[in-house]
Amino acid sequence: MTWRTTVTLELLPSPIHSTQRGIAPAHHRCDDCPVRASALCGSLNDEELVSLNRLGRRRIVQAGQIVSWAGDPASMFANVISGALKITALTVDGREQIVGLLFPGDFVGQLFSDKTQLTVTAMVESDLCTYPRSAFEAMLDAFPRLERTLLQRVLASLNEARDRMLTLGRKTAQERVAGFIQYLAMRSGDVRADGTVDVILPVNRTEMADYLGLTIETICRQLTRLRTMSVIAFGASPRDCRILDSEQLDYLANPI
Amino acid sequence: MTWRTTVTLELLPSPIHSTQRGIAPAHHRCDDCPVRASALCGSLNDEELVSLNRLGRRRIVQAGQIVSWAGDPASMFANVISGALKITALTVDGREQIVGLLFPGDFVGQLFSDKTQLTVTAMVESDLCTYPRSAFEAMLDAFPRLERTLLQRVLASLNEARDRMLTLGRKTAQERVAGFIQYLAMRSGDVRADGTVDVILPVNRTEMADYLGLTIETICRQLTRLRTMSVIAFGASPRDCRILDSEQLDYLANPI
DNA sequence: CGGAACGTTGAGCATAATCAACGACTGTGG
DNA sequence: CCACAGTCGTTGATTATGCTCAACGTTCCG
Repeated sequence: MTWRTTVTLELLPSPIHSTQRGIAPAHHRCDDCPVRASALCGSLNDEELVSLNRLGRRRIVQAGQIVSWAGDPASMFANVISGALKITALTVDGREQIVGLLFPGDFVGQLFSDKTQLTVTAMVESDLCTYPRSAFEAMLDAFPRLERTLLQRVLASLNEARDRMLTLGRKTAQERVAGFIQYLAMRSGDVRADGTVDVILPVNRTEMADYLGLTIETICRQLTRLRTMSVIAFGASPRDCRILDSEQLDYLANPI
Repeated sequence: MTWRTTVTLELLPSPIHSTQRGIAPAHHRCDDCPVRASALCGSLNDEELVSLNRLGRRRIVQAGQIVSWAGDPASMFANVISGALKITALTVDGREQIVGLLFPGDFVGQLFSDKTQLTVTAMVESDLCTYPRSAFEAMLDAFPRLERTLLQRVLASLNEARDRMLTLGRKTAQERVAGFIQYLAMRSGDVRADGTVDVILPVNRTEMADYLGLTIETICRQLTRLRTMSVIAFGASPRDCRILDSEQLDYLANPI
C-alpha cells in the first residue's frame, strides 16, 4: 500500500454531495461550542456569554452557497463553527481574487459600514453562529474585552493582508505555490515520524489560483514541477499533499 | 503660458533639499493641531486630550529616513501631522512592495504585537506626533471612544488592503495605472472649471511601481500611453498630472 | 453508459520584465 | 564657469513568464 493510493480525504466534507441538511436549534449552548476558545467569544466569561447566547443563531450553509453579497447591506455578523469559506473581490468583468479564507474560529462580516464590496462564499458545508450586526455592535459597547479582542484580530488580519500584497505584487508563480503549501503546513500540517508533513489542501485548483493571483493551469504546472522535483507528493486525491523536503520547499518559497 | 510649462509643485516639499531642520518643542498644543479633526485624536474631547498631550512628542523625519524597521521591536505609535510615508514589505532577495501609503491624519505603528515585518519610510520630510506604544495602549483602555475610532480605522484599512489585493492579483498594468490616478484624484484631486482635474502624484515613478506591483519602465509606458490618448497631461514636473478625460480614465481603469 | 466537475498537459502567444541607452535636471567641486 | 556625478524619467529591443486555447484523463454519480 503506497501513499499515492491509500490515503483518503478526511478533513473536508465533499463539496458536491453533502448529506447533512436542516437548521440547528435556534438557541445552542456556548459551553460546548467547539470554537469557544479560538473565536472572539473566548474573551467573554460565562456570565457575559449568556447575553451573546440569546442573540446567536446557528446557520448551516451548503457548499457553494453565498453568505454575503458584494453591494448588499451588511446586516450580518457571524463566527465560523465549522467548514471553510472564501472572501472574494471581483473586477467588473468577472475576474476573481480571493482576499481571505475563513476557518473555524474566524469571523465573517462588515462592522460599522453599511455596504461591503466583498462576497463571502462557503467552499464546503459550513456551520455559522450568526448575530444581527447591530446587536453585535451593541455587545462591543457593553463588553470592552470583546472589542479589544476584535481589534487585535482585525490588526492581525491587516498584517496578513499586507503580507499577501507582497506575494501578489512581487512573487513568481513558483514562490506563490511553494509559499502557499508552506503556509498551510504551518497552519494545519501533520508532521510525521520521518519528518515529512501531510497537508490537506482546503481548496481546489481553481480556488488556489484565485487565491494566488494565477491561473489554474499555472497552479497545475507548478505543483507538477514540485512533484517532479520530489519536494512534494500527492496521495489518493489531488488535495492530499505530503511535503517530502521541507528545506527545499522553503528555499523555493523564499529563494536567496 | 501653457499648463506644461507654468505649473509648479506646491503640495510636496522637494525630497532632495528640504530646508527645515531640528525638533519641535516636546509639548505642543493639540488645540491648533492641523490634523486634530482627521486623526484618531478627533474622538477625544478637550479634557481627554490633555492626557494625550502629555504623552505626545513631535518628531520631524527627513525624506528617505526610516521610521520603523522590519524585524525591530514595535515600540512606537504616531500620528502623521504632515508629509507622506510608505509602508513596505520586502522579499528576502530585496524586491519591494509598498503595502500602504500614509498621509496627514493617518497613524503609524504596530499595536499589541512585539515585532513588525514592515518598514515605514518617509517619502518627503514628515512631521509625526509620537507616543510610546505602551502609553498609547493604556490610553485605549482609558478612552473607549478612542479604541472604537481606532477599530473603525483598522477595519477601513483592511477593506482597502483587500481591494488592493484584487489590483495586484488580477488587474493589467493599464488598469493599475489608470486606477491609481483615479484613486488619487478622488482622494485629493482639484476639479477645475472646465471639468479637468489636477492631481499631484505624491510618489515618484519607482514608488508608483512598487505600489502597483510593476516595474518603473511599465509605469512610464502606461503613463505615456495615457498621455498619447489625451486622457491625461503632464505639467512642469512629471508629478503634476491633469486628467483631461475622466470618463475614459474610468473606462481604462474598469473596462467593460 | 453518459454527463459534469475537476485536474493535467501541450502549443502558441501576449503582457510585462529585463537590459540598455539616453535626456533633463541639480548640486558639487575643480 | 564648466565638467562631472547622481538621480530621475523616458524610450527601444529583446526575452521570459505566465496566460490562452485546446485536448484529454479521472472520478463520481445519475
